[in-house]
Amino acid sequence: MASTIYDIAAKAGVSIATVSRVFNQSTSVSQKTRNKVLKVAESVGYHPQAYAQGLASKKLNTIMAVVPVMSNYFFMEILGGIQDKLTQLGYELSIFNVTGTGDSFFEQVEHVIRRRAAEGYLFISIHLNPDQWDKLQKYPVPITLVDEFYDGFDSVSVDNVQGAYTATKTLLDAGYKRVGMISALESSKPIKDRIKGYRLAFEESEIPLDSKLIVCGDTDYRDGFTERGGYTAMQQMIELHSEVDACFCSSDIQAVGALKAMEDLELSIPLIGYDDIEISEYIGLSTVRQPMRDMGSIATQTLLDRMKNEGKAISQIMYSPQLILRKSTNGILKISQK
Amino acid sequence: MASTIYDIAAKAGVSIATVSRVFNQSTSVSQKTRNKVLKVAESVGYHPQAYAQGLASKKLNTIMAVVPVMSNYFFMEILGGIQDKLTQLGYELSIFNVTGTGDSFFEQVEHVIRRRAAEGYLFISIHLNPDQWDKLQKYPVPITLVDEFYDGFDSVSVDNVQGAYTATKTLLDAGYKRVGMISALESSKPIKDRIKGYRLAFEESEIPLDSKLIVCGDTDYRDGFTERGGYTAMQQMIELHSEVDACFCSSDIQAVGALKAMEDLELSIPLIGYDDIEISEYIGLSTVRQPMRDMGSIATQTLLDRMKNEGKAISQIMYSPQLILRKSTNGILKISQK
DNA sequence: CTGAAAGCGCTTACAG
DNA sequence: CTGAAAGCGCTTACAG
Repeated sequence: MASTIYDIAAKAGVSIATVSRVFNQSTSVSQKTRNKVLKVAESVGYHPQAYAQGLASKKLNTIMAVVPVMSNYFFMEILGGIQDKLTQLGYELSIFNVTGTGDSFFEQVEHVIRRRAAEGYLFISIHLNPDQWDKLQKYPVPITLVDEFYDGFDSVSVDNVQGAYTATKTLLDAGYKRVGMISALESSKPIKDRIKGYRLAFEESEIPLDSKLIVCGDTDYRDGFTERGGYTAMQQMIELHSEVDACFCSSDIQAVGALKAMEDLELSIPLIGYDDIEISEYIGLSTVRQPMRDMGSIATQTLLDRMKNEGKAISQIMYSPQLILRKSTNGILKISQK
Repeated sequence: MASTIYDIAAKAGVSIATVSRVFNQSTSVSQKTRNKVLKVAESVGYHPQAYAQGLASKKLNTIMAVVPVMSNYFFMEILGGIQDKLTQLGYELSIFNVTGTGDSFFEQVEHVIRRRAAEGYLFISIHLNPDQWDKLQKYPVPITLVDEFYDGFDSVSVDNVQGAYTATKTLLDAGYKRVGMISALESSKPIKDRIKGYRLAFEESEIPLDSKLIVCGDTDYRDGFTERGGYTAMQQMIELHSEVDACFCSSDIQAVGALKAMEDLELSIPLIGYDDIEISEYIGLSTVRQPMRDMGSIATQTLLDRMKNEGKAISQIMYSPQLILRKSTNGILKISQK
């Protein structure tokens, strides 16, 4: 059976308070006593239990990332950034995967907050409606938003409208008129914003927009942000609108599928993705870069700052995404210079 | 301030035991009382605190995944499989990222086990030496190993020797004699096994092996399992050994880099990767498939079974990896049929 | 169906 | 520097 602080105290001939102090780096323990305690503790493999410590001290040293889907490159990069920061600060990471849909989605989010299994929460790509955000605001719990923003919450996000605008405008400026867009689940907020940016580019260019050129794949798995989603979307776009002459794609992962579709259908048009996941550089995909790792790490820092100082001013950081041109838009520059 | 079971009990005019019962789905509470309690609880946003529940009931409903590096496609897929299974069973996932090296690596692993912040542990790609495994064995804690095995532990792994053997043998059988291997951090156990399989294929084919054809990239970041690692390895291989005529690569992610290196150096030789991550199908990469999602989900099931029944027989599952031929080895079949 | 009470394994003033 | 004791917020026999 696992031993407790009482066992250690008994075997070491001290009180439990002393054992506790040894493990809390409190200095007020004589070197001799400390060694004695450490020795017994080591002999039975003792270490204070996280939950009991949490209850008694109200310090958990844990922050929780709340994500809508696991196993997605975007989250993976963000989690990497979070983890880097956390490790260096001695915190632990819990991950809660919200699986519900509709009302139950919000219920799950609310539930996880209430359970208080962490001292702070990082909401990654959690998109709620205003009522729900307001409701969440009432809980006395530090939350910082990543890939989303709402008044009253600390947040770290990227300007999706601008990112999509820049990509589309670049294509338009290069002389392409029938620029398509591969979208994903349209109820997702980033997608809404990217569509907005796409439209805006047409408006500013005074080029008529054909809404039918916005297509999305045949799958809602992972909200459509999959290779398959991009493949079927591109397939559809080419088959239905053969006049499409360039394409903006909502994510790099979909772009991987779109590239394959073009290859299979023996067609090649300039393509710009979104995210700049690591492989993009290697497959020569032009894209709109989101600084995912940085976002994770900055958000974590923001959260910890908030935890330390409840009263501090709310910080809403919004990055401007950066367009990166590679092989998949070869020739673009040439044309745009004419 | 957050409210506790006492506040709810007081406001609802019942005892704390009753409040507790309401939240524990215990049936022995009258519908009327239950509603009353639920109403007050809802009005103040109350929900039992995870840590206090854990302490009192000794049930945490949490399992912890212990991983050496975050943000790696292999772990991501495995975590996805774990999450699927966990969600459907109502468990929560904690992730612990071991960052130490050498002795401190083991210390961290031991430490996390002792803290007992979870009821069961999933060790993903955690490779220790026999002494360390034996030491771990003494803790009365359910652990299941993924991508590793050791007597006395439940495990789910893939036969790396066989996978590498199959890939290499296929290349050799197709008539290639100077088959290179892109390796990664050589102290990693999967890499050792893959090198073993690679060598075995040469032996069986009675073709002399030139050890210099085993190269690894110039980076140890993520143990070398990166696009960059593959890129620099391939570059090196081509520059130093221009006679290389085919290549087995330790991971798909490195293969992405290797493919790029070939393109940049204007050379093309058959290439087989390892893992079969999702993009591989779309970029036409031949590979040795590891059923990552399944591994995660089966390991989780195994762990939960063990938690329910301490005495059950140890289960060591070892998958046989499957070779999948795609565009990156075009022509192989043709040759091998001659 | 409901309550009083002990206990889970710690931490932390308060004394000394 | 060290100990006795209260308390953290729950659960769970045990009674009734």
